[in-house]
Amino acid sequence: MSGVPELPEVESVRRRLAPVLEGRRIDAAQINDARLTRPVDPAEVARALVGERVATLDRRGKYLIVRFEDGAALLVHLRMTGSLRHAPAGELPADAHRRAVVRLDDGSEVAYRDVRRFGTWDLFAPGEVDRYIDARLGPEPIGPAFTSAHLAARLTGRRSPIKAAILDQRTIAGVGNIYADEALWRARLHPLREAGGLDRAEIRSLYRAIRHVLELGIRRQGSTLRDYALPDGGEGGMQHEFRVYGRGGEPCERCGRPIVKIRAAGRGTWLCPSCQPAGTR
DNA sequence: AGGTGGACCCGAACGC
DNA sequence: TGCGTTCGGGTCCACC
Repeated sequence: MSGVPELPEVESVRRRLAPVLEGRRIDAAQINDARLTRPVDPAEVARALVGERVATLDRRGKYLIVRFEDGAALLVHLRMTGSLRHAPAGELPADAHRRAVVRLDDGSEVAYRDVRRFGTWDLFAPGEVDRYIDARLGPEPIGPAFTSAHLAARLTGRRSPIKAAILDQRTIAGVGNIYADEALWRARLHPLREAGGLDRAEIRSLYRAIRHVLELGIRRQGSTLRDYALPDGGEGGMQHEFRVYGRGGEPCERCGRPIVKIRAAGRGTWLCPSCQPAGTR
């Protein structure tokens, strides 16, 4: 297991970073990894960032959106092992996996670290970033606009396993492998149940469970298993709240039977076979 | 057309 | 001990 940034982790980073970024101008930028910006030349992105003033730091799904005052935007995705640090100039510890550094007009620095180099920094001209995001992401699962009926509408008729359906970012934005397993355990649903075969009560239960685990994850400031860290280097606490993820062989908190690991949607998947029966209930 | 599986990456864990 | 192999997970893309 590695501890990958999903919605709660990205939101926790956003909340910490927004106050230090908003209103600041970028005075210098250095990008050391061509993978980060490809196919665009990283030097070109770095040049374009200099002089931009940050209006807001937003989040959609697992994306961070740095919106600039002129309407341009930098879309950051941490993927597997990306993380951001913020500190006064010169105070960031040396890091062999640092891929980019940005200096702000108050002298502080934001550094991007990424061991596996899956992360991306994409620069968008004014008006372009939202179209890009909306083509890839379904609705935000937290907040008042998303209801159980919305989830039901997105699951009806789908033949894929329910786990694959909620990992699909076009179904709902921001759920990854960890929170998917936790939500399915809470909702007492087997990950391989057919998405379109859930009844109204089961969908409502899943809806509540997804919101619960994501909101708890935000309150705990994400889960640190290995790579995820807050911008000050601190760790999240959500890993202590896991009921099934990574707990193969341990007793289920609800029924005492051992948690098992299977493969679903191509991912390691943990569940309680007693609480989450494979058939319809 | 919607669903599935491989590719991309690299450190850790595993196996002999 | 040491070295080679496997694993994992978000997203894109080729394939069915």
